[in-house]
Amino acid sequence: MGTKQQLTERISTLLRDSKLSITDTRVKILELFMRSNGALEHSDFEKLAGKSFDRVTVYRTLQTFLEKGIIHKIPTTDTSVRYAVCKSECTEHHHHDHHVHFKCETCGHTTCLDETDVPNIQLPKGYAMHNVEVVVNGVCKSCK
Amino acid sequence: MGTKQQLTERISTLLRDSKLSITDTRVKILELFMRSNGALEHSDFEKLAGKSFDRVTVYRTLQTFLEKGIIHKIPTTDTSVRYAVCKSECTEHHHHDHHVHFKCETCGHTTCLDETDVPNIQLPKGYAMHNVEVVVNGVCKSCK
DNA sequence: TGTAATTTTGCAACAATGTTGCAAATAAAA
DNA sequence: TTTTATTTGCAACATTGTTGCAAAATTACA
Repeated sequence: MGTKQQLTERISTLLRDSKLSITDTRVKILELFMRSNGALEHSDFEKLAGKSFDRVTVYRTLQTFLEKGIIHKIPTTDTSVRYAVCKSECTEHHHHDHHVHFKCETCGHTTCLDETDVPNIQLPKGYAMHNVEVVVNGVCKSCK
Repeated sequence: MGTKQQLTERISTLLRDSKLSITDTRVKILELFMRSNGALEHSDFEKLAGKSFDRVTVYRTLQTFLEKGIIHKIPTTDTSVRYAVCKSECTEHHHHDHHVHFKCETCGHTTCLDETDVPNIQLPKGYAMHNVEVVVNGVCKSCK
């Protein structure tokens, strides 16, 4: 998985490529994303990581990452908003978010199933499709 | 579509079948659902319907309807929570929510595509599937 | 490397949304 | 009609998200 230094380097490159300043907050939030291998919600950032972040900064950082195509949102049925890092195909103005999200009902964790394709859906006449979001609820590997 | 009286009768039956008292608030909220033919969110109930409902009552009413299987939630990528009436296959402890939801990016309206089946999804080994939620974003018939 | 221009951060204050306890009002049961 | 059980509305509070602005950090440039 690489050393801590390699991770930091990878993050710096990502920020530079997105034309964003490299700041402590951005680096630490991206570290959390890269390490978690799943979806994070807002409250996770205030708890985790020893240092506690200012709420406003977290909101603005996530907003910025969204706009730059670094992260994407995952649909939920409650008021929480979940985010996960995008794969390489995502760019500033186009999210290629064609994978399936899995939410475990036992541990509550949401993961991106990158290998699982979103199947084709036949819409009724007159509807134009831009984007499909799929969330599967169930029990994950670790919880069985 | 039936008269107003027929609608009221249908609603009363639904409430009685769910073992719920028939109250003004519940009847009026169900009327809104039946008439809207789409998803409603919390703020819709305070605006609509001439009479304005108490916020707390709306929250509790929606919660009750959810528990009785009268309505279901629709996943969103923001903090709003959207609800729609269930079809007949839904019961108190089992939601047969196997249809596709369509969200129009132009008018913002969310509809249930009852005729559009959720396709089968092949999960990686070790994952157990309970329920699949699909939201298609695009442009609806009326907005084209 | 040091300085100026730009961007980001954190605080304060506010707005919106969701929750809880309890007494009054309403609906159902007897 | 009266009693019992449920539901409602208010008040107070908790949580979550937003905006303006000055201080701090980062970047650009000499």
